[in-house]
Amino acid sequence: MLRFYNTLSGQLEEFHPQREGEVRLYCCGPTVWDYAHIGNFRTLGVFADTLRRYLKYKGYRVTHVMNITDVEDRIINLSQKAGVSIDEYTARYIKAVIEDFDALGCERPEIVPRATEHIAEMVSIIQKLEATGHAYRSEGSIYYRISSFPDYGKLSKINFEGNIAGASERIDTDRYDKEDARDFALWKAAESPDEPAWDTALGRGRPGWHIECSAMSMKYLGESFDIHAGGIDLVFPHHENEIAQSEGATGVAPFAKYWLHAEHLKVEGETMSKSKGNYYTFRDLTRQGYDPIAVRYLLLSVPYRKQLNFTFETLRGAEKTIRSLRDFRTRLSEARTEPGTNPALRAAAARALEDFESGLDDDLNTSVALAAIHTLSREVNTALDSCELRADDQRDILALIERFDSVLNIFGKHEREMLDTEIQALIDERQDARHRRDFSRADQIRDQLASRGIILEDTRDGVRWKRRTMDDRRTMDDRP
RNA sequence: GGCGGCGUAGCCAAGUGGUAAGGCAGAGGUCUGCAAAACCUUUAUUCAUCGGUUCGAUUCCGAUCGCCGCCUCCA
Repeated sequence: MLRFYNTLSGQLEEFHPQREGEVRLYCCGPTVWDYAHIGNFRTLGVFADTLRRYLKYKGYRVTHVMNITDVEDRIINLSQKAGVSIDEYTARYIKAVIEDFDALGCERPEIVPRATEHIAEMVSIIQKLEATGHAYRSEGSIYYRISSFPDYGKLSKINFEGNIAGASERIDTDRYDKEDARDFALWKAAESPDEPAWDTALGRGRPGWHIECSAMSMKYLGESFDIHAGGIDLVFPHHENEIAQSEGATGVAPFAKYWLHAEHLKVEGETMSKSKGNYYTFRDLTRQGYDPIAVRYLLLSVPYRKQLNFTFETLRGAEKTIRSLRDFRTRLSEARTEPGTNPALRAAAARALEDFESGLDDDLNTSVALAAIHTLSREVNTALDSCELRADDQRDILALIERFDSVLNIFGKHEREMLDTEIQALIDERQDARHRRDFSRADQIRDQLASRGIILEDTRDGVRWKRRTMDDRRTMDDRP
């Protein structure tokens, strides 16, 4: 039974979608003002992807919407500074974030709407809010009247009395006039003719930050859908405001039934920030030669509701780990087996499946799921070593790995690359040399291939080759 | 000031009221002509500290110390 921790109730709950067999999922996506950092990729990348993949694994039909925030104050400032339109400014970051998702092995959501293409939907919601008394105008801008929505605070459990006292110096810094400091902007009137703005029934201006998610989620998923996910920092005020806007406009509750929030990433034990010099984009890592799937593995290694401490030592460890898992699958697939079944391995596979599923069923505990795979790998390796693997086990366990990987996507496609004939000829020549006990020639060829990125392994069943990874390269470079 | 999370071996960490998953590193071994490869074994009498509840706590409660986050636009 699949269970999620629901921020709305503060409890672990059994998951039951509103419509049988179908899940409607909304995840708050990136704000495209710069290249996304690895923390972004933890929440809106790997966490959201694991969620959608596991729902599909469980047999649900999933409609996953991830918005792209391509208009907000920072984007406007930066694009004006750069002297380009916001579309021109955001284009490269939108392209980059999609490429990065692909490289990280994330499936693309079914729908990836952009805020700037949904202004009309936002206007329509704001008009409904005005009509129902949830919104008011002030100096051309429109604000949400929080006092009109008694449920305000139900998601974040925020206590305004206790808050105002200590945090008062941070309130009222907004340059707009509001009835109440807590009220937030739905629509910001354009102040100058050259700033990006839309001419709408509300006047000339641009949307507030929160309204876009209400507009895009309800447009594609309906007024009440199953899961709304995002980073933990979005709980307040963003998601709280989405609820107020959406439920205020439609009168339908709940806006979303389950609210899932992913914890943040730390780097070397500290908050990631540009000033600390520990701020990394995904591209920073791949440019240094790290395997994108190692980044994925690292982000999967800790359950989403726990803070994850990113370190380079762990990233290097993740590279070794995925390489050994991939080697394991290759070895398994290439093993020569006798027909039949080994009951011990059959049991091991069944146990792995059970552990994998019960781990993920428990609020997506990816640590437990990964451990199940490592344990299976060890058991199978031992059997391979003593020639106790049988053909049925081989077939079933390879299929099981495919099944696991439909959720985790760390093994990748299983395709044996063909070597070009010249390299194959060298490998053959080296084998001949070894049989002749001409080891100096054999080692010469081995070095020659190594310099071309091909690593050889002599095993009982013959020679195996693989491509050298960046990790090997670093290790070899470190060597005196 | 209000609210929330965390502190488990060198590192990343899972987890449970009954006596500690997994990965990396380290150590030992197997295989190999050799091997940097590959694989196996092994590594916490102990879960920040101090009290309490309990037959029994790392797991529940309280206090203390430390770290992280949210409190109006940051994943």
